[in-house]
Amino acid sequence: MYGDIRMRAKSDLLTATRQKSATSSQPGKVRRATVRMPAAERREQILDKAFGFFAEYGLTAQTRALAEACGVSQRLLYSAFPNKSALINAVYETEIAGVFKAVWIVQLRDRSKSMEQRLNQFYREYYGTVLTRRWMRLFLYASLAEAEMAPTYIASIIVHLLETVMEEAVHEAGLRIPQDHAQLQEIGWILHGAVSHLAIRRHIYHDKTPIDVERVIALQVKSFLGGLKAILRTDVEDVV
Amino acid sequence: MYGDIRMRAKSDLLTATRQKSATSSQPGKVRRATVRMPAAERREQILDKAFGFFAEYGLTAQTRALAEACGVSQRLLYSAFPNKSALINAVYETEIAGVFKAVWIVQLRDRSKSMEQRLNQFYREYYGTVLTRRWMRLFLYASLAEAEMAPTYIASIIVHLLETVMEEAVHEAGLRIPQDHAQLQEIGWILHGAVSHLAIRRHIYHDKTPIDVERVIALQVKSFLGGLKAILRTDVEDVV
DNA sequence: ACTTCAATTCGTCAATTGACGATTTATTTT
DNA sequence: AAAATAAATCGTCAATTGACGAATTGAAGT
Repeated sequence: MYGDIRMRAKSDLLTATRQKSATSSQPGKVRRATVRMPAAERREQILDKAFGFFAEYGLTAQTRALAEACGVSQRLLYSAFPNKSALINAVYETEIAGVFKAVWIVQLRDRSKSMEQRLNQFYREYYGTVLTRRWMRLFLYASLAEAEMAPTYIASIIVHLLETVMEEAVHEAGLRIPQDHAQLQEIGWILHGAVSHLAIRRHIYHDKTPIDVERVIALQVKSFLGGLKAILRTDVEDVV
Repeated sequence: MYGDIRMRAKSDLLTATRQKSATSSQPGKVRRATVRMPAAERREQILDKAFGFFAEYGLTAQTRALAEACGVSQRLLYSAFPNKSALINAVYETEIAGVFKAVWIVQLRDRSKSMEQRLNQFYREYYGTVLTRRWMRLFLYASLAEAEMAPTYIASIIVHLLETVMEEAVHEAGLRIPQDHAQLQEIGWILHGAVSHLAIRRHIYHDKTPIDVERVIALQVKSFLGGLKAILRTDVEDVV
């Protein structure tokens, strides 16, 4: 019913690269780019390619294929990084952990705008900057393989975000901050989860339904704010 | 900062298996279980083990490690399945595609109960039956590796679910069914995404926050139903 | 031009890994 | 209890794959 499920670490990317290399005169010998770079610059280039490469083909994809995607020899990777694991860690720290912008928190607290406006603006930007195809895929590959990865990100960044959002949203709604702090976070997760899952649907599940993402986010935000009142007014316990 | 990110296909599971095997007398030679099974039964056993195994370590995990987890020789896997790919496909069809229960749709249409009750009941069961650790992980591994996997599931099953939920929810709220069909689905995704993301958070991101899942689902349902009115009354377009 | 030094590649090794022919071992049949 | 059949293992092969020493090549300084 389905095709081959296993990871295919090369096909597309490699084919493309090979063709590009083949354009340079000699048909027999694959001529490399031979563009020399200072070590730091080459390192950057590899880092960037590796981001897209591992995001696409998974952390088990081969260093040879990555090298070919970079247009350099496989050995060169080991001049820039001590081993594959170190390379992947470098990618993760640079491209995954370091992209959340501190201003976002500040903007979320700007009470000169309505909460709906602030949430729309934030999640629109968050979706476009963080929840990209590359970011989502690498984050998931890393989370699936390594247990400690995501919790660090969540604990250090997302929790702070959720607290901020909830504080502001509850304030604007003129409601009291609920008793349970854990529950407060869970409410924040409702919106954050919905937006995140939208990214997963589109980037991981390859849902191609043609939608206007900004419109959908607006929908989610409106639903969240509307639901907030419904939640904070009644007790949840008596529902079966 | 972070440990080794790459897939670790053996460690835990294998160590455990080795220890179990070592308990049988001979210290030098690892004695196998030697429990003979009819082909069909062995196939079932392998299928079940493979589900947990590939869900845990990814589709690139080794057949040798799987065999050891099953307590059989690696060669035996190839008596039950022609190759690794076929084995993985069999797991996917059995354990992933075939677990959504048709009754759920029927129950969602049972208007003798409130929509809140119906949604609570459904998503509670869906979370416990479908959105398990094994299911989520294998589904994600497969979706990341193979583009056509998830869309099939979504198109054939989830879309139908969303339509049902929305039809019922809108009816109970005494509202009119909205114009745009695609938008209707997106609204359904708000709840479905929030619940699914809860599962991802816990099973993939390893969020260990001690929460009462049923309570959280109740929260999400209440928020959804409350938000529904807010959405369907106003136009989304004028929001910036 | 010649030297120096860093950037890059070549070639290869050892471990891993999917696959499977040949053989052994247990169970059932006669 | 011998023969027949099926279940399971052994041992191995070819391809893959991370890693790296040694050689090469290009650019910068003199």
